[in-house]
Amino acid sequence: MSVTIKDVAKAAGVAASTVSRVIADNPRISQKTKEKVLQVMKEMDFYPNAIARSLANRSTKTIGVIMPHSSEQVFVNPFFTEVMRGIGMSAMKRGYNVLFSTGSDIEEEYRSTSKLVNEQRVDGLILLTSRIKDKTIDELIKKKFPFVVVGKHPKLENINWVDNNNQEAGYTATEHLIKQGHKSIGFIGGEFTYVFMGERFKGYKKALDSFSIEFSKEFLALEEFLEEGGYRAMKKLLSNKKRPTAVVVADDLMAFGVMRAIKEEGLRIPQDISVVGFNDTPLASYVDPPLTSVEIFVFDLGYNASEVLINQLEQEDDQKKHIIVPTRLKIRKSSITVRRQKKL
Amino acid sequence: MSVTIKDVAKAAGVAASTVSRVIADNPRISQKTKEKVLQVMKEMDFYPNAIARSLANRSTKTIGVIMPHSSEQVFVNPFFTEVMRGIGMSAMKRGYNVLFSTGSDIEEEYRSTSKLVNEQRVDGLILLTSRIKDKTIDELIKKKFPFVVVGKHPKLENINWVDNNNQEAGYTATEHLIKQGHKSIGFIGGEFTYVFMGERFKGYKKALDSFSIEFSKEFLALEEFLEEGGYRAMKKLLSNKKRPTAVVVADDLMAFGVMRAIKEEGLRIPQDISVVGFNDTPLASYVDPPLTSVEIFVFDLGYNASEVLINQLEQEDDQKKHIIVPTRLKIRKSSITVRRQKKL
DNA sequence: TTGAAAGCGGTACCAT
DNA sequence: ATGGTACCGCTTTCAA
Repeated sequence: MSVTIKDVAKAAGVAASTVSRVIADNPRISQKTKEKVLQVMKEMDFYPNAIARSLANRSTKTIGVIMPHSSEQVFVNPFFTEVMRGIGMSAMKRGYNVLFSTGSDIEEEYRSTSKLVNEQRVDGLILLTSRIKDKTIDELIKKKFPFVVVGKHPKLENINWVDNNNQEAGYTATEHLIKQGHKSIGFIGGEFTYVFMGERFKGYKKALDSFSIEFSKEFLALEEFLEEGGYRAMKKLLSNKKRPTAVVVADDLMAFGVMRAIKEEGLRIPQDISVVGFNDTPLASYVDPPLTSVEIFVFDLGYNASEVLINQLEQEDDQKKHIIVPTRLKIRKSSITVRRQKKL
Repeated sequence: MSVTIKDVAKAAGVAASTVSRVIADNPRISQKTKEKVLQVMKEMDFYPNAIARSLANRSTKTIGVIMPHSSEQVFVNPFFTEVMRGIGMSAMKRGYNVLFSTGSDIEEEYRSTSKLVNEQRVDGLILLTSRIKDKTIDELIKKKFPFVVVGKHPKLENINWVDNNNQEAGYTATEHLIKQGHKSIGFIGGEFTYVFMGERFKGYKKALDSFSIEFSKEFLALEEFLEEGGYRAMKKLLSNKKRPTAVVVADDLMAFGVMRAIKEEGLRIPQDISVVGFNDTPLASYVDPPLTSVEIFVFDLGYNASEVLINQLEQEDDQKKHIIVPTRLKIRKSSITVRRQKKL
């Protein structure tokens, strides 16, 4: 069908291997032949067939991204979009392609991942989940297949991962509220099967500890990972005899629900109840009042994951890398009760 | 490295071609040999190498998705996530892989697309943009490379596309406001280089026409495709001597900005100014008041795009397909000024 | 520096 | 029904 290396060879009056050397920019070739071959390639509109190269090189120059099934948190926020942008940028820069794969449930997810690996369609994998999915990960470890997880994982030492320091982030968010004078601080989040969830909670508790504030179970509410869940969780906290004066909400979307519940109760934010969210969703700065949130730099998570993986693929460096992407608390009106309000 | 077809052939005491037939589930083979070979395959943990198959078959079983560079609208909403889910589901069902590719600007986008095509890494392409990017599309047409566009395109008849009927959607949204008694209806949107933008506007005008309402340029404001743009656009409309009593906003994110501007002016939604948005972003139902919006079923756009493309790849049916995914107006408080308010 | 030839891991046609 | 073999398009070793 299309022009092959042989066609070019014939037209240029050289052997196929010579053309191949030109493609690979092999130094053991005369400048003259090189130019002639390049010339012919241009004329004939030749491009090397990626599949054939992959077969000969035993390398696909492709990394796979496993996107969790839709019930996962990843789908709600712009997380997926951003992480893909990050992965895409790194991969493109390094000359890699990105193959993406899903499954409608955890079993299908496992099967499609195995397929990519077994059929050798990709050189390495990025797993977009901090959820405990032992089956897939165990299998990859067993097969010594290169991969990196976005999010931390219990087996952390033996695998590559890229993550925020969620515990620190939880600490910072809580500390901020404490410094605003709060002593009754609630925590609202989703299930702890998400590793980052538990981490954020740990940071919250640690901050309370540091300032000698006692943690009360009444101030904890875990619900579904959506606006609605945040709404329900806050309703629950508001029904307590003792209400918190501030809440740390482990996700912006939930925080929006939290704010709705607070307003519905006729309370003001931040005067009656202050709110801090996580992830710094684009909308966080536009809700009323603008929501203080921990920015997690999702693009960087993706970018770094891809870099770690590709480095691993290209060097025979077998050491597992762990990268922590720093977070930043973006302070907005929803949590400011002391001075300096004018500045915002 | 890993087990090949020859290893299996040897172990099973048959020829490689026989093993190949078993893989392809070729009928011209005895049940007995088939079973034995399958048995050996299991034992040896054999999986056919996808790259080798691709080379021999001249088919990658992979479709490429070209994601526009980040400045595009697609990145803002959960659009990208949803469309990828749709594409992924269809592709998986049909046994195809999805390769995704970007570029940080239009030129890089063009180059990376050409690369996928020229190096024959994919069998077909899905373009996620209704923007007028003639260079890429012209090239694909010239090369007769199979592709489908999500979103409509000026050259509509000669290419495959999947889209909503944005004109109809614009009509419906506007008609709804007219039926609520409005006569002064504004239109807020982004640049008309987005085809869907112009279409929504056309629908808006058509609805005004149908009800003999004159269109006034004063009621039109085009701004950047973000919350901030919506805010600015609404501020502009509010500064008119004659203010609209309702606005059609061509995107939810912009609509959020519009709502902010209205509230800031001390006006009420929907009593003073009603608002209708587009895309039905997850957050639309949670803002205050809940935003009426046109649901566009992004998952279906992606799913159908993939189906159209794969159908085209598998049959030699060269006829161009155009699929219209229906929209639905989700009426919420932001636009209801007559009766039945209690129901919401 | 260049060419010939043997792979890479399958597929498919031609025999038998 | 099965085996032998010539590709698919490129890479790489070995010789010259």
